[in-house]
Amino acid sequence: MADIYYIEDDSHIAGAVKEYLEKKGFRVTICGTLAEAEKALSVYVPALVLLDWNMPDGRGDSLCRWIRSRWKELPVIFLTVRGDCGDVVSGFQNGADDYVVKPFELEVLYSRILALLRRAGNTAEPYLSCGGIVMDQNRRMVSCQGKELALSAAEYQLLLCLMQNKGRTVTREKILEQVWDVNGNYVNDNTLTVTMKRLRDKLCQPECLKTVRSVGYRMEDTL
Amino acid sequence: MADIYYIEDDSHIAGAVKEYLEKKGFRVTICGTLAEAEKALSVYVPALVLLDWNMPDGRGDSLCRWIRSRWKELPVIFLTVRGDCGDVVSGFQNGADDYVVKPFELEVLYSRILALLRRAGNTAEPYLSCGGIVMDQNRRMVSCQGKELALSAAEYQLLLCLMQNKGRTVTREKILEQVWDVNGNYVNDNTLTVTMKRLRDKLCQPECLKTVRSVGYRMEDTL
DNA sequence: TAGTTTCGTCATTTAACTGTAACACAATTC
DNA sequence: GAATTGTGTTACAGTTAAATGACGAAACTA
Repeated sequence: MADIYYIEDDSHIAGAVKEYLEKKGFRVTICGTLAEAEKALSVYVPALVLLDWNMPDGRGDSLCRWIRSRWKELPVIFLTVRGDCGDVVSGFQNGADDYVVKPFELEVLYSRILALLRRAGNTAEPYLSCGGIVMDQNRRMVSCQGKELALSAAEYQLLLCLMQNKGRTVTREKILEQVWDVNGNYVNDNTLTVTMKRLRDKLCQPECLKTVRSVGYRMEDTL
Repeated sequence: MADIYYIEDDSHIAGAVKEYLEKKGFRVTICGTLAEAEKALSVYVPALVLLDWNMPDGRGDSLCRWIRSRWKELPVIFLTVRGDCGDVVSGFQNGADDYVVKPFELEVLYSRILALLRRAGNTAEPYLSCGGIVMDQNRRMVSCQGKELALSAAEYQLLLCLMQNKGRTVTREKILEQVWDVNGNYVNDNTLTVTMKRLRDKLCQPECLKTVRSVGYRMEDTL
């Protein structure tokens, strides 16, 4: 589970990106200013830094240099607006490892992050975990206490949905929407109940899948 | 397993080339600027250098001269844009060993690299392995538990695709794309299934080719 | 050219998944 | 405590996906 610092002043973008990356299994901390980022870095060094080049309190290159002077290997990806070639040059000159042009596809950003982490020897492929249950979305593999589970498509999707909302209760409606209602075709409400039962049967720790009566289900970290 | 430094400012191209070469079994380090390359070379000398002629902080010939003055034998391939005959002349004058014209076919680049490494006495034969199965991409040979296998073209490509993604599930779509859809001509989806069966029949360890129903296939290292 | 191999497709079989209904059980309400 | 509501459980049947077997066209070999 890799930590990422995301230095970005636009809280709308920041929120969306954070949510996406967290669903992929990263822990994301947002810093709204360069100063804030510097302070955060002084407290804890993440596995990777996402750095918006245009910040209210200055340009990203200064922070990037600052980072590079302290941590030789810490991967830095900077975000710049399309067309600013100067930024790109300056970014690399100041020690950045890669860049992504705004507006970017989240998938693109994700693959860059993966590539950099891999290069940094950070074999930490992001994964979702809860108790002894680990989901690796890249390999599409789920293991429980080290033992691999063979989940069907529906079961996998259901578990994914719950793990992405670990600790929060997810409405039956929401689940049906995310797991089944992709194309607008509704299914019997009981289908969810049954799939849940099947998932619980395969899981060696069914306790962490709590039922919240008349609302939905919740996945719990603690046992 | 040979190391390559790839000096390139366009991170899009760089990323693609890096990925390709890594799949071929090389370790690739990207340098975004000449200065960065010089610094990297001071720290560690790779088996080969790929040098883009047009860099943001200068032209490649200076770096090439610098390399040549220090390492007589280190192979350098430079990349230039089509039509720049002056580059080619200058490249060789400054000590480069070979050149490739952009945009280049990755296969072409790969064969140049192999040729140069061979000449340099660097018997770098990249191969992929998984369990008892070994693929030698240069000889286009596959062996299973020491016994050589006679795979057809399609079977070879399929196995290659899966071994390159060892441990992770590869979508049927992805496989079709990589193995068949190279020129945009689609084939029956069942073709993959059949080729898979033929491959499994030839392989003495078909267990390591797992089916992930409704997703694709996965090659597993462990048996 | 005849024989062989490869390859894509079709038809069929096999296996797995999925949705539904019926019933059992637990929690909540009155 | 009976009625009501929501969830758990089980069995079954329809559906879908993959495995298999067979065939003919195309490519290759001798």
